[in-house]
Amino acid sequence: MSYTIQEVAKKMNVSTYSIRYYHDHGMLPFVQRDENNNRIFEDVDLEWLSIIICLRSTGMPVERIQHYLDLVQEGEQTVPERYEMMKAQQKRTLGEINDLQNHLKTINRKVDHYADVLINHKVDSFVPSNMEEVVNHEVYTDQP
Amino acid sequence: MSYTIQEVAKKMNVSTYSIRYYHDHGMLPFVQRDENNNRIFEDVDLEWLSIIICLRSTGMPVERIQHYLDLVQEGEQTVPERYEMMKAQQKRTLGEINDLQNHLKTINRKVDHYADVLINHKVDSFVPSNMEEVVNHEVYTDQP
DNA sequence: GATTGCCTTCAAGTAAGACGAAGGTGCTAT
DNA sequence: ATAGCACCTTCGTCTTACTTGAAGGCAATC
Repeated sequence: MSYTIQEVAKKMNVSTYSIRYYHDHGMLPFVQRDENNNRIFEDVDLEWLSIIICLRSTGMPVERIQHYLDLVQEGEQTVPERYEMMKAQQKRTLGEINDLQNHLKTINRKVDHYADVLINHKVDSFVPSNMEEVVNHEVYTDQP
Repeated sequence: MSYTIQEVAKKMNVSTYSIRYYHDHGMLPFVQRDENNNRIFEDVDLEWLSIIICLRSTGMPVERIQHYLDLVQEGEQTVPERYEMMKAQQKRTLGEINDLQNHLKTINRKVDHYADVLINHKVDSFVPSNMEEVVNHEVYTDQP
């Protein structure tokens, strides 16, 4: 089964720009061209791309991904380094999920607060337990 | 209590460059200067900064954050728009956490696979259930 | 009084794309 | 058959959110 760049972009949910960028930077080493110089993608390329997307989405810089993919191609003696890379990435990602969950709590509180303001139509009445806005050079107490 | 830019950077775990960037772009409207033109930060500025960090970390573009902070300063009649912004951000963040958790599963599998290879010292023996590497133009079956 | 260390501004550099222009190919529709 | 359309290509510029470097001011300290 082979795909055009557009089909791959849709299937993998990335832009054609990104795919060309990865290819141009040597991260899709098996992509072929047809007689009109168009890129043609096979399933193996989709697998490589999905690894790239996974690592990029979890914050690995392109340069590191290139290095990782080089290691994969060098064979089994590079497994120790690959193992360390993936452990580091695992740690990074756990940390980022944790950070995001904390930030989400802050956002949830904002949403709840605004919903409260909207429901109670508190246009001029200040209720201490919900005052958390920083408005016009005045700071009100932040909710816990 | 007042702080130098360096102290704020350490306390909030961002670079001084970022803080100056946010200040220069109008996102820290209450920051004062001392007699030598150095920025001095009060607790209110730390609160603004923490909101900025929260929104940036969850993927809101600087331009949107500026708009949000403008709304905050415009007062209570902007609460409906702020509510919508925070709900959108909430949704975005939930989606990103979900994506990251999926990517994490892929990474976990890699880690487990490499650990397995290292423990079993499988230098030349291929075990079908664990073949997932793309090496030297050959594709082995991906693990589920 | 020179060094160290913090701060400043302003300009330029970076990463990872996003995008526009100019042009080639192939399909279809008149 | 030729015009339009929908793809694809390369190349080059633009964007975002910083990051870094250069050049220099003020304060303490050796």
